[in-house]
Amino acid sequence: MHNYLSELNKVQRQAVENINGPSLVVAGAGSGKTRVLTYKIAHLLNNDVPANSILALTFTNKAAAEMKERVAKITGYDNSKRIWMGTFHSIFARILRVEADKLGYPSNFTIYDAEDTKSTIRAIVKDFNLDKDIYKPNAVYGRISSAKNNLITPKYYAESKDLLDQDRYSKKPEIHRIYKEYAKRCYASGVMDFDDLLLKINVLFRDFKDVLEKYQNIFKYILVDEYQDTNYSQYRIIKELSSKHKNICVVGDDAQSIYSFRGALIENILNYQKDFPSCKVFKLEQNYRSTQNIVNAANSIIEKNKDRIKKNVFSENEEGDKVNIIKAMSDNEEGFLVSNSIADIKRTNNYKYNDFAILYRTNNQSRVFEETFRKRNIPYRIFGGLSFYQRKEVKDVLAYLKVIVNSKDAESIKRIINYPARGIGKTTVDKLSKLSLNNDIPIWEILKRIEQTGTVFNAGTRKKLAGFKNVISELMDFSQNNDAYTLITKVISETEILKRLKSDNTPENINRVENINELINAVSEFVENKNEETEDLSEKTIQKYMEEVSLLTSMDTESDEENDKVTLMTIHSSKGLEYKNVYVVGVEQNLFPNNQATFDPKNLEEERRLFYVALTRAEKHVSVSYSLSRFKYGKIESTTPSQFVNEIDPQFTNNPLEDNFSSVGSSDSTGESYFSSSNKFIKRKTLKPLQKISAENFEPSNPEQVEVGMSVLHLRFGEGEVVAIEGEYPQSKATVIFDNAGKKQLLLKFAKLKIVEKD
DNA sequence: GTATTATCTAAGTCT
DNA sequence: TAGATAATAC
Repeated sequence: MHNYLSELNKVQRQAVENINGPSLVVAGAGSGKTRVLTYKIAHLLNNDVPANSILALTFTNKAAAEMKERVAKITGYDNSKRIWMGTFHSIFARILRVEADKLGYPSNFTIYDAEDTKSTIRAIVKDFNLDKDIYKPNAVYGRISSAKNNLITPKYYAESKDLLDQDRYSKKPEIHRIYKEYAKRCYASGVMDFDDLLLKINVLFRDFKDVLEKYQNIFKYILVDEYQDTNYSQYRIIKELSSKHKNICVVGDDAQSIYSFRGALIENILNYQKDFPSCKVFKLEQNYRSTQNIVNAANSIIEKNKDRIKKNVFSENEEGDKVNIIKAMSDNEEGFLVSNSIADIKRTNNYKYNDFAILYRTNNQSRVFEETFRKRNIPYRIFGGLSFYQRKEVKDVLAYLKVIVNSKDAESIKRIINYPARGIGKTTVDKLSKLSLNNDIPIWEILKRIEQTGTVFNAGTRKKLAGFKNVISELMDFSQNNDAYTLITKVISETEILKRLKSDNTPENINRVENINELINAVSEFVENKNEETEDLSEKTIQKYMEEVSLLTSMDTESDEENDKVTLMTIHSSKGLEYKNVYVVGVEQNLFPNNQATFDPKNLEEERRLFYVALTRAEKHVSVSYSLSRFKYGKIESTTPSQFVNEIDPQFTNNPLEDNFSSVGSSDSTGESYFSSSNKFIKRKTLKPLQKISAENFEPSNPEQVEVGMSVLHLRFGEGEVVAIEGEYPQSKATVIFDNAGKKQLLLKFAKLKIVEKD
C-alpha cells in the first residue's frame, strides 16, 4: 500500500489525519494543497469511510477529474469513482434532476448559459418597452445573478427597500420587474441558469426538511476546495449539509480570492473559525513550487492588502532569478519582447515550450501574442475565450438537441425555428412569443395545435410552422430509441445544416463545418465511452450528454494534448496551475488593475490578489511586462505602467534602466523585420499636429536621418539634443541630452525619435 | 420574408 | 477593429 502519510510535512499530515469535526486548511500558494486534499480523501477511505458518503467540491471539473485520478492511484479505481466529486454546479445539478418534481421542474430541465440568459433578458426588456441602452443585458444579468447568489427571490427583491433604492440610484428602477418576469419565463421553459442550480438547492433544503436530512445522511464527510471563492448560496448549502455530522473540511487561501464579481465572499474563509465553532485550523505555509525570489516578490505585493489571514509563506528552494520587468512601447512590441525572452530562456535552460505560460487580465489580450507567435513559429494554445460550446454553429445544433430533450425551452425553439431558413420570420416568431406568454402555453404546444389558432397566422405561415413542428416531432420520436450519436447525425441530415453550409464555401463556413464535425465526434466519443460501461440505452441518450456538456468550462474542454506548446490564458483560469516560466503581461494601470477597480479599495485589493495569483503560478522565472501604448477600440491609446509594478519590492526585481528596453533581444535576426512592421503600425494612424506627446499622435522619424546637433522628441523622455552618434546604422547609438530626463544613450534603430529641428 | 449594406458601439474576470 | 443591429432594397 502506498504510504502517503510519509510524503507529507508535519502540518500537512496533521490536516490529513484530522478526520472528524470542522477544519480549515489555510493553504498558501504552492503549499501542496491538492496533495493534502487527495491524501485526506485516501485517508478517509482507509479509515473505512464509504466512498459514497464523501462529498468533495472543487472549482472546475478538471480539478475534480485530476483529484479522482490521484485518489484512484492510492486506493483503487472502484473506490474513487463512487466519491461524489465535482463542481458545486455539477453535483447539485445532479441532485436537482432527482428532486426536480418537488420544485415543480421537470427532471430534464435544461441549463441556460450566460448567453441564453442575456437573450431572455433582452426579450423581456423589449416586451416591457424599456430602454435597452439603460437596461443593458449584462448589467441586468449581473444584478439578477447577485440577487440569486445571495438567496434573494424576486418577491423579496421587490420588497427590499435597499435594493430598490440602489436600482433607482442607478436609474434602473424596473429591475425587480425584469427579475420576476425572468424567473417566470425560466420556470415556464423548464430551465435553470447557473445561479439557479445553487439557489434551487437552497429552496429545496429549506422547504423539504426530509430531503435535506436525506442528503445530510448521505454526505457524512464534506470537503470544499477553493473555499475563498464560494458565495453565500454555496456557503448556505454546505452549512446545511454539514450541520448534522459536522465533518466539514474547507481548504483555501484568502490571498487568492479572485471571484467576488460573481458573488464570492472572502468573508466565508475569514470568518470560518467563528462560523464553525471548535474548528481546527491548519496553516500550510511552506511553498514548494517557487523560488525564494518569486515567493518574496509575491509576498511584498500581498502585504499591501488589509483583509488577510496572517500567515508567513516561505520557500526553501533556490533563491532564483529576480522578477524580470519588461517594458515595451506598443502592445506589438510587448509580444515581440516576450517571445524573444521565451526563446532566450528556452535556449539557455533547455526548456520546452510547455514550460511557458502567458497570463493576462483580459481575453482580448491574447490576440497580439497569437499574431507574434504565429509570425515567429512559436507553438501555442489558448485556454478560454470563446469556448467550443459557445460557438454559434455548435449552439445551433445543441439548440435542436435541447428542444428534443425539453420542448418547453423557448429560447432554444426561437433559435432554431428559422435555422436553417425555412421562411419563418421575425413577425411570426414575435406573434408566437406573445401568444405563448399571454396564455401561459409553451410555444411548442401552440405549434402542435397550430390549426386551432384560426386567423392569427395566414395559411402559408401555418404550413411552414407545421412543417417545423413535424421535423422536431419526428426527431423526438427518433430520440426515444436511439443513442446520442445516432440522433445527432439524424438531426444534421434531416435539417440539412451541414449540406447548406457546404454549399457556400466561404472560409467561415468551412470552419463551421469543422466545428460541427467536431461536435459530432464529441458525441460519438461520449457514446463509445458509455458503450464500454453499460448496455443500457438510457445512459447513452442525448439528454445524458447534454447534462455533461452544459456545465463544462473552457478549461475542461481543452484536451490535454501532450503537445509542446506555450500556454495562453487569463489569470483567473490559471488558478491552481503552475508553470516553470510565467509572463504576466499587460500590467498597466486601468487594464490591470482594471479601470473600474482603480478607485474602489475592495476591488483594488482583489486585483492585487489576482496579481499575487499570477506571480505565484511560476516555479522558476517570472516576467512582468507592460507597454506604453495599446490598441483599444481600433485606436492607439497611451498607457502607463501599473501601480503593481512599483509595488513589488525592488530588491526582488530586475528593474531595467529607463532606456534599455530596446536592447532586449536585439541580436535576434527576426527583430529588424518585426520592428519595421511595428513602425508601419504606428504610422498608419492619423497624425495631428504635435500638441502633447502621446503614443496616439507620435510618429518617429527615419532613424537614419538623425544627426548630431538635432533637436529630437522621445515619447517618454520628451525633448532633447543629440550630442553624439557612434557606429554605423543599424548598430548606431546616439547620445541625447534630454531637457527633463538627462543624458541617455539610445540605439537609433529602436529609439523612435522624432526630429523636431535640424539645428 | 430575406439578403445586403450601413451604422453603431463595445471589452472584465466565469460557473 | 469587429461583431451586432438597424436600414434598405429586392
